[in-house]
Amino acid sequence: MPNSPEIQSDRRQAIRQILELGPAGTQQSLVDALTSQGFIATQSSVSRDLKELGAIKTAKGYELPGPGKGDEVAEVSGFLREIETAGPNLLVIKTAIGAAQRVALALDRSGWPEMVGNVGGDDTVLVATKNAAAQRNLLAKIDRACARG
Amino acid sequence: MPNSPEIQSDRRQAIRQILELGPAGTQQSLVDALTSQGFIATQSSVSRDLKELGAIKTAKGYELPGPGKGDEVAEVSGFLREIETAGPNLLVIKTAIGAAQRVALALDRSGWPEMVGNVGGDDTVLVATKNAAAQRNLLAKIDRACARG
DNA sequence: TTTATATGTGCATATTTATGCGAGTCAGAC
DNA sequence: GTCTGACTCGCATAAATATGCACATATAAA
Repeated sequence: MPNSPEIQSDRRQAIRQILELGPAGTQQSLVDALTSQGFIATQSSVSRDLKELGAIKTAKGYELPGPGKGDEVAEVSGFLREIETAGPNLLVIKTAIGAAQRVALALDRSGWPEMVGNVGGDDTVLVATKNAAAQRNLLAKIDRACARG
Repeated sequence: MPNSPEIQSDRRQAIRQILELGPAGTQQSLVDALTSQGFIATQSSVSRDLKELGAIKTAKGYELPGPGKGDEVAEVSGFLREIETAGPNLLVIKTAIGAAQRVALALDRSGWPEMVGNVGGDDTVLVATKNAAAQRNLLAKIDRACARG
């Protein structure tokens, strides 16, 4: 019963847009909003999507961490050179010479949960990820951060 | 069965300290942490305390909005002169001459939920609050912001 | 193609969180 | 003293959220 991966990505994008308009009080309200846009999803999926998107729950409801979270990474995006995977648990990030430490620190501060930990050398950062899915997501988040930086 | 108001305030301070060490996964874990410090409280109270403190729930658990939230207010704290209540729904803030607009804007951006809205004049800001409780809390938050600023 | 592996989903439910209500405490008015 | 009103709290439970599981589909390998 799974949708194509594309649908999932579109749905998450839609959630992002909805949350940009204002906080969502409950997950059910998001389900309704999605439905009215033609996306079929249950509360279960929304719960998973929100975790994936890194949404936070405030007194007003669910919000995306406004510019601020993940921006640490955006700030160092200029130092990034190349990113490769090495198995499902390792991401290898090549950076400008001498910038690896700084990039590693920024990643630490980002608070991204799919990252178990990382080590920065001189021009290389090794990032440990929980599994392949986490690895993909982390890669996507770094990409988005670069788009902002 | 109510504790002295002082206990409540101490307990919330304790929660703040606990959260500074790291996120709390669930409210129950906070209850346990409090208990080990000598504070007796139930999940109900913790739920209320967290709302009061403006805590947010991230993928990692409950956290206090790190410096960033409320800092807009801290930045303008130097312009504040005097704060008075006027009934349960109105807070009157006297500011330096000409600074009221800026203070009003900072309050808007703070995102504090107990504030319904506000209007800035020249040296006075009127802040509408939901009720007396919200009014008190808002006053306390402004005080804390000033302590930081 | 067939087979094996991985992934996304909903359902049902476990877990977690929020809240209506009544009881207990305090402060001030009388 | 009693009364009143404002407040906090715990209990019980409602409401909301997270997740184990089974299955359907996609993807990769043979």
